[in-house]
Amino acid sequence: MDIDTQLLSAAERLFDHDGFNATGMGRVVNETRLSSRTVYKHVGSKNALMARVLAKRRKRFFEHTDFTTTTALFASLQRWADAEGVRGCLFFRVQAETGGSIPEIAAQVAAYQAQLRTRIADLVASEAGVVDEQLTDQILALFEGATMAATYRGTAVIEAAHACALELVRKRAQQ
Amino acid sequence: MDIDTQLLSAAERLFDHDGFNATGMGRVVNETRLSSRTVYKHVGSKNALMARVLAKRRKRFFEHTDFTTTTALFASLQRWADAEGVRGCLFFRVQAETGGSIPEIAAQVAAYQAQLRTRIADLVASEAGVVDEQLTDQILALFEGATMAATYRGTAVIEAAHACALELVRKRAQQ
DNA sequence: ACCGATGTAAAACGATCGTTTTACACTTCG
DNA sequence: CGAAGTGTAAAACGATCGTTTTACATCGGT
Repeated sequence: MDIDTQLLSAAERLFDHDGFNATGMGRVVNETRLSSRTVYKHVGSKNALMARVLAKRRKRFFEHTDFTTTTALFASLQRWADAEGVRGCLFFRVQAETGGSIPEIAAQVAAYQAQLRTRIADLVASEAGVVDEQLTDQILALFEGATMAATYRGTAVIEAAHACALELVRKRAQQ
Repeated sequence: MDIDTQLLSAAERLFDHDGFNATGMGRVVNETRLSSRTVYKHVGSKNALMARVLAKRRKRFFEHTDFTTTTALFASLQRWADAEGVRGCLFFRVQAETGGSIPEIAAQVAAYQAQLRTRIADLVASEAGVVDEQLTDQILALFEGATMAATYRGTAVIEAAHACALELVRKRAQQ
């Protein structure tokens, strides 16, 4: 496997499971069986590594998630939760850990959030047939809330949020 | 002002605004104009200080928040957001920063989450007239999601979530 | 008047961490 | 062949941080 992708996947796993601050670069070095010199040649710094991890995860998330219908959206979230576990939104967690003070990281977080909002707005437009800011915010809140609450209430919250979102969109569609 | 409350309020402000890891104990020492010796005599350790901050905030949050009706609940959230700003749930943020590895802190987070769920279940029981786990999870998701999404979409999300929750509860009540 | 509790000021300790450096081995290609 | 590129192994640097320690001041109560 390519060194860059090896580094990125190891870093994503470690940062995601144990946290950004709690995971030292020594950990990344050990798990990849590379030398610290090689690691730094490839990624430059820990912050840059985290930014690249977030960029890669953003890509993967939006490739994985199906925004065509409300049901597809929450089914995607459920699949993600089943496959990767529920530890809350990585983007928000990293922002909490860094306090938004690292531009390269904050930019990735903002990009994710904007992209998520846009995709849900498109979903609303196509499924309910209207551009509705409030309905979009409602689906967004349900999606974020399900991601969040699932960390301590389990994935049942995702199905509950799904049912709620579905009803909202259907009611708006037949208006 | 009492030294303990002085310490707790300064620490809450700093940890909340700048993050737990980003705020060194030196910062707490400087802002309170106490000596580090006195600070450690009173709070024991940074972890214990954070645990006490969370305990105090939990008390304040549940005293501030009105769980009698859905409208009152989201009005409380709106008031909190207006008064304190929107930086996401402190309990979740701290858990993300500590990775759940500090028992005294993890206990406070779990206590907050359980208490929030219970209070919303009570709200559902009294306003919809039934014990409904799914409806409770839906309101919980809307509450958490509004708190979360408001950090990058503004407080309009809170009103959107409110409207959604109100409709859910009313529909369930007239079933 | 004095003693113990409680406070300050400031240096020091010990650990961790991100990052760099030194010294060396192996491969590749003109 | 030999030089450039890329890798390893491991020590070292410099900064930060949580915490403790040393030395000294203040003050209320028997």
